[in-house]
Amino acid sequence: MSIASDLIRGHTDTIILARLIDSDNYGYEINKSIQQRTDGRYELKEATLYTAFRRLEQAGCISSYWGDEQTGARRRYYKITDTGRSTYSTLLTDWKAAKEMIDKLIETEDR
Amino acid sequence: MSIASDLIRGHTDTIILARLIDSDNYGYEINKSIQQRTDGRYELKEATLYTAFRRLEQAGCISSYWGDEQTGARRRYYKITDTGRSTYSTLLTDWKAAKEMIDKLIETEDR
DNA sequence: CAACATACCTCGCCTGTCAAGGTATATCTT
DNA sequence: AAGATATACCTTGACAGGCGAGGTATGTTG
Repeated sequence: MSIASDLIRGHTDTIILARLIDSDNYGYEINKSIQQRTDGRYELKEATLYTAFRRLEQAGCISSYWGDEQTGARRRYYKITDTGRSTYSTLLTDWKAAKEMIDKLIETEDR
Repeated sequence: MSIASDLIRGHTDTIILARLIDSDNYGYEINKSIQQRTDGRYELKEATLYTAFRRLEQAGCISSYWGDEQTGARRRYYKITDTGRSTYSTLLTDWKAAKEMIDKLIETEDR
């Protein structure tokens, strides 16, 4: 079991939304940027990535459109919606709260 | 969906092991101490709790024995093993790494 | 022309969570 | 005496997310 798999479970949506805040992007590139940000220590598995896109689009957090590349493989671009921005903001707040809570719960010392 | 459920998923084992580092304890009390530490904002669901005990015992991280209460409901106590302490230590390190990684991944700003 | 990189996708399994149900003992209230 | 509440344990079955393994198609590089 890799370090990250279970611990990052549940953050997939937040991670993807974060990558779309500044600009539209497509799946493959999003995953590359995730690898870069973690210096190669983490990447979303493709199945996880595309499952998350479907889920987020279903939830109205992102919309998608095909790029108009004249060459190379086709790309499906994703755009974050207002709902998505709002969701992202909530997820960020949740993460900050969860982080503190987890730290409290895995401490050994008595309070 | 509660704030914590999905985000804390994967930390259950760490949380339980942390509660057993200093002394043996039983399920009901462990869960109470979790509620206290989070000021009532979080608790493990019973099914999750007991599933985790089975999993941890199976993995050799804890052992269990029945308390000798003369009155009241019976209690099954859990004791952390050397394997458990070692696992806990690893999980703590993993958490610190994961925390940093997640922070990096859900940032909006470019680096 | 084979291998690799880019770029997308689906199916089916596995694992952890949890709602819902159960058992049993003791105390407190009416 | 009956009922509610707290303590304390447990199991079953459904559900959701992650992901291994497989697939398609295009373009580049050795």
